[in-house]
Amino acid sequence: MKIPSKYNAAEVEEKWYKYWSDNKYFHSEPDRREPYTIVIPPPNVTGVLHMGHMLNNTIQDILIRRARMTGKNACWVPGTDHASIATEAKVVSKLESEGISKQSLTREEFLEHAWDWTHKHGGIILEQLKKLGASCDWDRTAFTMDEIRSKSVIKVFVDLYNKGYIYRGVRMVNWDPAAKTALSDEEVIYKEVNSKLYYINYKIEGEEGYVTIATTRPETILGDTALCVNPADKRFSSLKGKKVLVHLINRSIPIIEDDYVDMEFGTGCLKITPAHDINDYEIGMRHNLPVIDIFNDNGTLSDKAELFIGMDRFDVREKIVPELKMNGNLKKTEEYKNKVGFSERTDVAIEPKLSVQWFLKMEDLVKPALENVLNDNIRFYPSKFRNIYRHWMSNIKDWCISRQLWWGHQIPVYYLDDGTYFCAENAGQALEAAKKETGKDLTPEDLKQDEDVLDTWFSSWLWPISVFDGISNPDNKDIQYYYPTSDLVTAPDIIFFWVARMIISGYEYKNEYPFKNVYFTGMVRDNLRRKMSKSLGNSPDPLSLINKYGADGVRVGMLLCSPAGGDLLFDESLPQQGSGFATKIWNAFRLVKNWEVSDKTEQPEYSKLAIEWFDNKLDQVIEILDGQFNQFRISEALMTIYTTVRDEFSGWLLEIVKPPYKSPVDSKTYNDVTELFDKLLRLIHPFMPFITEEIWQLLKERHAGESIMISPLPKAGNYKMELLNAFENAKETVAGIRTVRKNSGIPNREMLSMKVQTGDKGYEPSLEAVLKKLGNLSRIEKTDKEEPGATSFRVKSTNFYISVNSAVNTGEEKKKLEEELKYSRGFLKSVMKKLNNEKFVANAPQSVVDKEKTKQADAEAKIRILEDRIASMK
RNA sequence: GGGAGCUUAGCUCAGCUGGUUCAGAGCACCUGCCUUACAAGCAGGGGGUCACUGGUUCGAAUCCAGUAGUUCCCA
Repeated sequence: MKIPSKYNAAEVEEKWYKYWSDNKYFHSEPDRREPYTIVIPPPNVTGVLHMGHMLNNTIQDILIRRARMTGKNACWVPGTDHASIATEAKVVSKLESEGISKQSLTREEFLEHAWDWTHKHGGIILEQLKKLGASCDWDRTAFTMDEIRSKSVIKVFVDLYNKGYIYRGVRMVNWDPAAKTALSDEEVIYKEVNSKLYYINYKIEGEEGYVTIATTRPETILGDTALCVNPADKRFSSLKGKKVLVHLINRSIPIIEDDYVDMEFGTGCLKITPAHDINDYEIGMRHNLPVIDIFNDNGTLSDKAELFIGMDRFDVREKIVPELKMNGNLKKTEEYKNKVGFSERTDVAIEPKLSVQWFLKMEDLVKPALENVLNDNIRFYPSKFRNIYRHWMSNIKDWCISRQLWWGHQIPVYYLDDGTYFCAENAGQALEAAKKETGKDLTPEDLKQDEDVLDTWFSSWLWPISVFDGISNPDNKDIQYYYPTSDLVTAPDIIFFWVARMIISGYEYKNEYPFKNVYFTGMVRDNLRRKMSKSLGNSPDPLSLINKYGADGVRVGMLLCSPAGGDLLFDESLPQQGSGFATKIWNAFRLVKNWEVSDKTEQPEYSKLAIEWFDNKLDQVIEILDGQFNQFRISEALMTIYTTVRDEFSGWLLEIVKPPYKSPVDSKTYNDVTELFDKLLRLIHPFMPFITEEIWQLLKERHAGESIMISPLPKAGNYKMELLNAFENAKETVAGIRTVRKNSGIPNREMLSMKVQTGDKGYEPSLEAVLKKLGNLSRIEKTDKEEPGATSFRVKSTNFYISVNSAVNTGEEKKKLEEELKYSRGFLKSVMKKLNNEKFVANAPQSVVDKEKTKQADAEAKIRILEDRIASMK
């Protein structure tokens, strides 16, 4: 068999992904095994794969592949969400580019366009995930607006309505004038902006004189219905009961008093615009002020404003300020920094607006969701997110779930002309209810369904249940088997949008948590710590990264520097390192596979020793990996794999068993090494699925339908710690020999002889064969005296001497020895300080005291040999 | 304004129940080496007052308090 010298990632990846799919290895059906379930955080149909998805899905794939190999029935459910606002915005702008306005279409026509768009673009991101190697059960792909999911959403709405959790109310909401819809609090992003504080005089009615107020929003003046001062503010006590005139329109409004006003801020006098500020609204309610809504839905002024009708709110600000100035009513302006809310989706300034919306009452629903996170029934990794979660859940507000859009689940509420309404799963049921209630013989035409749709999160919060059809068919075998799911992997920025709400719905509809563990990934940023964004152009294209470095390389790269919850500073050197690692594994494989194997050769002692050692080492590594996975320390686990392959396997095992030049390897060694390689590949597989499959298939004869991805993950066995420690001493000895060679300019191929002056630790006679092989030593001799003419190094308390042909530089040697001695004496001193401290001996646990005593003995032994050595050199 | 977190090597971060001279890893850097799997490699090396101040303790990077800086969340 010819092994290509270069690993061809693209070819290999395509081949094996197809093989896995064709063999249905990703597919899961309920059976007797323990289930292991992950539901994907559904990416949005408008999206294409970005770096965050790559990280997130790499981690999910690692978890699911590992679970599958440990014998669990692993099921990873993929899917997408319909992203109401984002998709509608995309479709609207696409139509606009074709000269079609949304207003010119009926709802049905518009939805047809939206579905076309979804069918065309919706699957792209899932196809991209395949390139990454994602082992999702594609047969279970779900979409938040497909039939099952839609039915679930509507059913849940009706259920919650009937339970009294859903209500309709006039509230001040976050209005997005670009998307012309209300947003939930979570969809508003507050940014600090440089604005101005305008000091404006209001004329007091019926007398000379002015009151000065400060505002950042002069354009709302036309909606003012009062001025307000703090009742404790003596500066304004004379104004009590008086009225002032609103500029330009001369409407008379009262001066009222309320504790809310901060006497320190501005002038201590506040203008009140109840329709356009949440605090003003509340003050208005307290004082029975009229509410004048001066804005249209798109952010222009309405006829209620009386002036500037139809002009945009920001243009009005530009316009009204000079007018005030002209009238002498603008006292001054100040630069001012304040926080303004912006729409997450359209990035326009949010307008607080009073409107009729649907709300979900949260107070009772959150109780089990909060409790079960605080008591660790659901665990967050890293755990700091528990605090954030608790804080949010304890201060939760009702959830505004209606959106003034067409793309989404239309609210299942049906109105009669007189405004009475009926909530039902469909028009037919609503009609029945209406007939019964009114006693009239109504027809379908008498009922009109609510125009609005539901918040997208109102469908994704059911995801872990609805992907298994657990809302409409709560007894089906899938939901019974797969729910609750095992782990959720997601970004921390949607902890409230999504994670918290899934937990809420989980307890409401399954009376059980939706997932046991939540792993929060870091945020992918560039190496300057900036968020990856389209506008900055600092986000690499994931697919071209995969083309360049291979999916395995990119997966490793994503993980290399991504601690849970910490930011990942992405740089192309990371996937590059990943692909370098793949090359390393490939070369190790080439080395082994290209050996000529002989049945006639005996297994050398060094090979036997090295194989036994690595076998033990691997058991230790497996134990470490298990611990790291249990704590979701996935990038640490990768690092464990990385160093095991590079240092232990390639650097030590293969270097030891490598047969001499032009000689064959004995078959025993070959078979053992192949077995160990096989084991190692299976440990690597979850991280690097493609290259491990390729090598695994080539390593030995495999049967059709076999695959590393369904082979068992090696389990940790007992390992001999003494052997591992002895081997570490041997490694140190080899390093010592290499250093001597380097310092004396002796090439590796030149054989040396070494003498050992055995101390009580540091020399491993049983591993002599290994020392000889790696040190290229002709012989190892024991001695019990100093070797003044030789250069030396020490491992623990053993002196090793190597005779170098050239004269030993005694000065150098002595200097080195004295440094070692100084260090050892310092060490001993610190140990003795503890041991001489009566309180330490009395208070510290016996094991700690014993350890210190061992350290003392070791240090004393080492000091002794160093002193002897130095003395011998005089 | 309220809350949470963070501060350890040039960079990114580990360091778990206080206990090895504990000060670590990866990357970066420096010095050798094209050693017949791998120069995308190998063999070595340098580098930190664990933010600061105080406290608890036989013992503190680790626990406590305060200070400074910083990030995130919420309003």
